[in-house]
Amino acid sequence: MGGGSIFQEPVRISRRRQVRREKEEDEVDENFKSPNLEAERRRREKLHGRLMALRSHVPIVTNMTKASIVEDAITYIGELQKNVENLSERLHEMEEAPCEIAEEETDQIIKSEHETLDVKEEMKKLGIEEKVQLCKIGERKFWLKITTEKKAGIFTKFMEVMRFLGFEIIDISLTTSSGAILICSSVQILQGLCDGDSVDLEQTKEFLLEVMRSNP
Amino acid sequence: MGGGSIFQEPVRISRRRQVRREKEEDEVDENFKSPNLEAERRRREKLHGRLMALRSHVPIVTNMTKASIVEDAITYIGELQKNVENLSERLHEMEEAPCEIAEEETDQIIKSEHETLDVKEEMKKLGIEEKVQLCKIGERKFWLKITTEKKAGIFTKFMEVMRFLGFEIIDISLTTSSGAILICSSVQILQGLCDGDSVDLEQTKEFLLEVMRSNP
DNA sequence: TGGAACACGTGAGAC
DNA sequence: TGTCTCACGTGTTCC
Repeated sequence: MGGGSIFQEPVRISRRRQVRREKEEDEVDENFKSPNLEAERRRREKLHGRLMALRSHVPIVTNMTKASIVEDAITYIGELQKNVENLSERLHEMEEAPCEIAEEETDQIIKSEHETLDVKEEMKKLGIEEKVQLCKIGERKFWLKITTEKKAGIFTKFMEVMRFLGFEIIDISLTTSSGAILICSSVQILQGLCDGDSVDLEQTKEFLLEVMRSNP
Repeated sequence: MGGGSIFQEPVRISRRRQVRREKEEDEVDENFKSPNLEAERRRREKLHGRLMALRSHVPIVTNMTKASIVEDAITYIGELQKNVENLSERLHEMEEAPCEIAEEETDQIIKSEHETLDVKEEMKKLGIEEKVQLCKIGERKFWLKITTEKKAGIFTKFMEVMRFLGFEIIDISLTTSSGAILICSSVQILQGLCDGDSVDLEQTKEFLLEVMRSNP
């Protein structure tokens, strides 16, 4: 802001004040005394160096001033922390629902709507317990998650059922782990079948659950 | 680490040196002069406050000393940057190959082997161009990626082919986007079919490509 | 005791 | 002009 916006060069001109000796006894003796002069010098250099190092680690620098360096470092740390938090959260989301796929600009809406459901908590205890989750994420789009027992041909059966129900599959993800299957999918009702009030979510869920439970 | 390991309290005792006036002309006049005394005081307080704020933003603090605060901040920023980089990388990996699933301890190996391939670059320009990528990621496990044109029933056909080839599907992900389909999958050869020298990668790739190209 | 770290007041340069 | 920031040397306090 003000003047001296750059670090002054350490002038190091020994400008030791020359004041003549006096005959006082409480007077501040200034002939030449330096108990810790050089130590202090080293300390200052050290701090200066650290500050420059800090500055070099911070991408944006508003001012060369000491306080500004520290201030910028603080804001940068804040940004980094926020970044880590966001990335970490997104990573967890992806680990728990790997079928999240960018498609249109409605992506953000989809995500936030997912958040409002208690999907994440439920997902953690995905034992062998059979479960079907279905929620609307767009005009004709739905998000679907099925956990069930690992059975031969169950995926083919799932595909058949989706075709029967008139769902077009936008994206789908299947994962098997220790005898269980997890299916995540975004689906879309075929245009001809869209009759205003759309699908009965509960009914469809029950149907899917029943099909998954039935033995081949 | 030595003495004064805590910031001294600003004592503010006006210990203005009382030196009697002299009759010299170049002498440093020390009656009481303070052109910018208070401004300097404010500046120091400011820096002090910033440093304390910086300290409060850094979780681990080895020492209360000024230089240490800055030093710790630097190392912390380094950690955060590394963290962001790692998370970002992992996130991109997941976005590009969402079928990565924790199953055994071989997970790390799978990841690194994926990296050695030029999968990532190729994935970015996934036009409509048909492509099949297949690589071995374990004793009996393979990683598979197919990009092709969006055609009705192609996914069912894919499932049939995999069954025909004797591949058990561990996890699979399908994504559609503007007329194209992307399939990522980890598959495993059924135990009975594992005959030492395993599968011919090139041959299987060609076969898959041909099937994908053929019209239904 | 001596080394380390601090706050202080000051002169000087930059704008 | 004044105001800002800097480096400097010092006294002091804490281990």
